[in-house]
Amino acid sequence: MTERIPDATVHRLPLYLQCLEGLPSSRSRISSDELGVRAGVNAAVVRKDLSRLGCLGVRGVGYGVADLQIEIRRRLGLTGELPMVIVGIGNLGTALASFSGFGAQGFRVVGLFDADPAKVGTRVDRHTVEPMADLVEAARERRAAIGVICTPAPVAQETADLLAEAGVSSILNFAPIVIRAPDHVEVRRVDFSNELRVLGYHIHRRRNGGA
Amino acid sequence: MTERIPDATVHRLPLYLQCLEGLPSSRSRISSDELGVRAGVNAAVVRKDLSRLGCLGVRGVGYGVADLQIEIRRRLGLTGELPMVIVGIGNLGTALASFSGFGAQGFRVVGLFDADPAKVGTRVDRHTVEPMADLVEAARERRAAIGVICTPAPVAQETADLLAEAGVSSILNFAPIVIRAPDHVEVRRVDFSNELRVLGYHIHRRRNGGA
DNA sequence: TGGTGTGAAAAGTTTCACAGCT
DNA sequence: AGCTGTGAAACTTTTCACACCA
Repeated sequence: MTERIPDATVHRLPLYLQCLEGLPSSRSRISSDELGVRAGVNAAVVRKDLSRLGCLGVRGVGYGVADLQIEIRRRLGLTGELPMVIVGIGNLGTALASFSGFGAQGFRVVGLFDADPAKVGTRVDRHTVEPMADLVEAARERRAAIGVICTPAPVAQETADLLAEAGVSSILNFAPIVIRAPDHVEVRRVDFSNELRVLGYHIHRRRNGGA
Repeated sequence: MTERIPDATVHRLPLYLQCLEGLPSSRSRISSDELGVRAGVNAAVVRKDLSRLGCLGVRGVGYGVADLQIEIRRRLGLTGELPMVIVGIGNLGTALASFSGFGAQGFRVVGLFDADPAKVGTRVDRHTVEPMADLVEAARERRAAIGVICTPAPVAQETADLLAEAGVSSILNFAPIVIRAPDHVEVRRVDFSNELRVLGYHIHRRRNGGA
């Protein structure tokens, strides 16, 4: 039923959605030009991307802000609330667990887990930290679709294995290591060290080589 | 002097470096095949990428682990320590500030800043939080090359303006908003909400459409 | 034999330009 | 007049295949 959307487009849709959500509620229409400026993307790209969602624009007028949001959310599967568990409740895990915006974004935290007995039982933003031993059973029971790994690198792979065993469809990995998972589990990495290092390259180039 | 390296390659170099750093110190050589598996990348890509750094491999043998690390670091400009400031010391800012690995990675935290008077003066991992009013002068004085934005979205743009004024070359933005900066300032975003939403798309597709 | 370096083909992505609708 | 939707061209990135060397 739904046609395939190119990867590059899939990665920009959340960005458009974010821009649309940031618009004052009085705005009911927006042009590809303006959305492009706000998202930092060429207007032609915006039009090509949005045309993949079906013909939502009106020539000479623009796109309906509300319609666009609904359609993007639908395509991203964010119409309900995807249950998610967070593993590793250090500073980063706490930051994520405390992020109250998830509800509005289509996600719901259904469990926090940590290996440190001192952390188990403590409360973080309406949740109680549970022991790792309970991860698989609890995540499966609560139908967790997403597992977020905020553990130290050395235990990230075994955490991923547990999450896969618990039946999650996707893993978001913040540990600075590449983890492997079965084919039916999608893995995405977020690694600031790497991002910083990419910045390093650009600083270096600007100082030395030209460009 | 240094030739241009394709963007896609620049983004993979930190990944290779990370894999190399994770190798036991007894390993002195590695093949493109093994590095590819560890980095989750096709071996031919690895070879093309590494050949951009000059001919470091030995046919029939592989690459020298130490040489490779040195050359990648050199190309990423990570030979010294890039000074960096962190703005917004909430859970995320604290997580970053406490990350002790920066030194080994080529970065050094030279300042933490927050707008909240209650936070100013508190200590986080060997640093004292300073007020926003001091940001521009302090960052300039300490030659900060990188500014990390961990503030809430509504103040992210003005924070970016201050960082640009302070003369940073690059900004790493964790706030869920697209910020604008002068052309000579490189901006990179890290946004977990967006990453989660991309995962949403894949979950959705697996359940409904095929693929 | 094992594994790099690289040309050429294939796939994916961006940009341009403009027809066509309101 | 204004702005979308889209074909065709340009560019980037990936993949394949294999010559070549230790």
